Amino acid sequence: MNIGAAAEVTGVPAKTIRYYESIGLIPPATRAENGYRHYTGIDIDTLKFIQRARRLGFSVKDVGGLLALWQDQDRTSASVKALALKHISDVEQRIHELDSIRRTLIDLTDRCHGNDRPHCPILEEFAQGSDKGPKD
Amino acid sequence: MNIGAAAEVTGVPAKTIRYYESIGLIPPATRAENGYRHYTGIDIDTLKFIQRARRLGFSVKDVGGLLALWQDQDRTSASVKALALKHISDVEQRIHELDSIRRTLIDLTDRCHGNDRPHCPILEEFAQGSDKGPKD
DNA sequence: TATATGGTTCCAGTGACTGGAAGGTCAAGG
DNA sequence: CCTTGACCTTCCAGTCACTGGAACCATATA
Repeated sequence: MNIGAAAEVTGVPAKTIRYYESIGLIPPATRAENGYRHYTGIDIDTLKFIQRARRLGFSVKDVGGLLALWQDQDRTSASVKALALKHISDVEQRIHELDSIRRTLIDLTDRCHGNDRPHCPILEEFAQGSDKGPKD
Repeated sequence: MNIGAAAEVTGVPAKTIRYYESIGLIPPATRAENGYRHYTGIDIDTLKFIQRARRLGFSVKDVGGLLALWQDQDRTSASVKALALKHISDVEQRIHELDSIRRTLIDLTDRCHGNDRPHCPILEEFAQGSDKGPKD
């Protein structure tokens, strides 16, 4: 399989596959005589693994750790779970922040008439509002 | 006020103030005779405005738009509200994505024993799981 | 005078790609 | 045989919003 076909079956763009290789997330692909990268079974599985982990928001660095664990027969499920739990906690933290922002914005827009006149509580809040962050 | 003092009262780091100037988000600061940047009332208010808008997740580009609206006496509150509503919708979209990710991860970790043995449903899912994204 | 603490500029790095230029390779059609 | 188009290659630059650091200048104090 050339890189284009690999991209198609894994959902990882060709450019991104080359990028992953360049940063060492995946080993250098074997090359055909013409210099084209060549992908087979395990390469494809690895790219799919990466794609699924990335879609769940793991950083590329964490995906590297997950890949190492995946390939390590002596791993403990506890080590994998720890990584996942840490990630869940990060995701939840981010959700809380966004929800807090959301509530503040909704409060502000509710108070803005959204008409032809210049008066706007949103701008007023930005101009004179408290220095505290969004309400938690 | 020198840049350090301005940074302290606005909460925007000195480096970031210089950066905002370099990208044109704020006009070039006036300079003292020694070349130091000098900030007064309106500059400080502007930086505080920027800081509050940024904390609510507006992009620097959007903050530029908000600043322009703020300084435009003929603005309509509708134009401000439109920007805010668009941002709320983006935030909500991101929250949904993260929540979907969160639920998938929790499902996975619940099924992982997290013990000394290698068997782990999390890795199995990444290795053989569906190519669909996190469950919505 | 030495030091500490400001300020200045400019360059480089972050994360995770993505776009684009310039060029090599290959299969099919005229 | 030549061209066209679709693929592949490398490398450089840009994205976003900063942040770190080097090298240097200015000011106040012990």
